[in-house]
Amino acid sequence: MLLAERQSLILKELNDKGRVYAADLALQLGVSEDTVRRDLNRLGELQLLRRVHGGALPLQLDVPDYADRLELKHPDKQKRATAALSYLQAGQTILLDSGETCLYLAKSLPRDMRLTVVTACPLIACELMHHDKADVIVVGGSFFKPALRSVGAVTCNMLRKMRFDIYFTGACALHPERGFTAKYMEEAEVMRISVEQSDRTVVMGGPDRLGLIANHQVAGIRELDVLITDKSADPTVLQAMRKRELQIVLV
Amino acid sequence: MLLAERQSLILKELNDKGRVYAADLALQLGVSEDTVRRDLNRLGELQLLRRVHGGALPLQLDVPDYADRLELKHPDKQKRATAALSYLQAGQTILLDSGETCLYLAKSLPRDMRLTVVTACPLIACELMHHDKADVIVVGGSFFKPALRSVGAVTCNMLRKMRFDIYFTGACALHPERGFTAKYMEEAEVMRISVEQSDRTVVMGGPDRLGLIANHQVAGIRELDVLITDKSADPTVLQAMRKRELQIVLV
DNA sequence: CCTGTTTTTGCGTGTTCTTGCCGATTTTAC
DNA sequence: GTAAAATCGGCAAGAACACGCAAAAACAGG
Repeated sequence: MLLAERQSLILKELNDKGRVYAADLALQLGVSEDTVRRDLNRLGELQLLRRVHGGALPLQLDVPDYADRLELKHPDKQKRATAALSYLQAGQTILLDSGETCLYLAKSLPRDMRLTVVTACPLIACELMHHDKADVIVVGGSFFKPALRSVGAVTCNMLRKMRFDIYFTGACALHPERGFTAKYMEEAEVMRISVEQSDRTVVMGGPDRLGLIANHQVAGIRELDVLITDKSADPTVLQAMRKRELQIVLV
Repeated sequence: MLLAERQSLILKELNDKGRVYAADLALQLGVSEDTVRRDLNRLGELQLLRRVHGGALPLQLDVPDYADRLELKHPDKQKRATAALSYLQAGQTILLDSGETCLYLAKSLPRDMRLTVVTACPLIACELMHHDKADVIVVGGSFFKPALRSVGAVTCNMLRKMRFDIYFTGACALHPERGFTAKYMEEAEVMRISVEQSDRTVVMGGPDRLGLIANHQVAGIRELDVLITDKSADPTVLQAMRKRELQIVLV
């Protein structure tokens, strides 16, 4: 029996029966279970079937593949978001910025913690739809597509009327001397107000964002409270920031 | 029976019946209740169902995952949305309500038409992210999860400051004499203001919504302009609405 | 034909996953 | 309130798995 022939038989069997078991296939094809497992794994890599514990299932699209919901495209961002969670306390009112890291943070918010979450990012608001314990407040305004968020005068006015325990944001650019800067003017304005209206500001950003300077000033380093970044960050830059009373968390 | 296979069956059963009991599933699938519970818990963590004491329920609102998978799911809603498009003109400012039909409408907006789209539904705002020609304005406020939209005083105030050429909305309940009513008070209040601030109101609703009365008044039939529904709608009800100067479009 | 390399396969090891059971605790129903 | 049902956490047996290794087969090139 040829390898390719065997794999074809497996696919045929799967197509006929709707499921295959590794143990059965081994018996049926007269090879060891290890060989069958290797076949199944390979076929799975080729997206020809869905490998599961004990055997395999067809790639039926009608069944949502819950497996990839756990898949983390950016494990580092997830790590920073998880680290940020430790600054949360039940009952607080937090402001969640837009951006992928903040989206991860939203997804990771403890389901049993009562919170008020304010956000100008519609995507994050949607994400929190199933978070029963969270009161969500959407900040309106002009929808700025590049940043997937509201900006402009309406946004600023609405933010000025509120106060937040913590402002979580992803870093566009963070420089020891020039501070926190952003790419777009409108976005920077909103972020500046966000910092002002919050007791604490927690910035999550990859090492690549440190030392950068963007066009629009958001806040000085001293106005920020916590930076969550990776161990691989440049120690010199970190030291300069620590001197300016920014607490650094490395994940 | 494979674990993944079993979990798929549970989801299918839930989808068919609208609810599942742990004890029943155990008997039906030939495994212990503990195993079923573990499956349910896991599926609940993955947001594929809502875990409750004794079993599980479907998620309240099927979030379309920001994908366009629901194209075929409700062809009738798509038809009504498409019909609504004919009331659009380039350069207009339109108010898009929340709801599945409005989501279809948002997806169907001509990509080459310059529009200003205002919405209190974050999901619709996200959907319009890739519509280059549309200026999108997000109406903020308290996020009301059952309707997936902003409601409350902030929302109302922001809407009162604006004016719209057309207000597109899906019908909760439409009755010839009692008019347009909604299920939730907060939602009704926002919708009432939406009607007031708009030159025209276009209601899209299936035949099942006609003749219904919900608890909270939104507007009288005479305040509405166009109703888009199906050919299968009750002619008596339609006639009664026509008498009140509501234009009816059948798709 | 011979030799060195690659591929395939089975086996043994230890690890992980799944499952049922059991007792303690919580929730629900009456 | 009490009793029943459901849940939770831990535990242990067995299944499934990953990994490395070595033998056998297939292959490649001189």
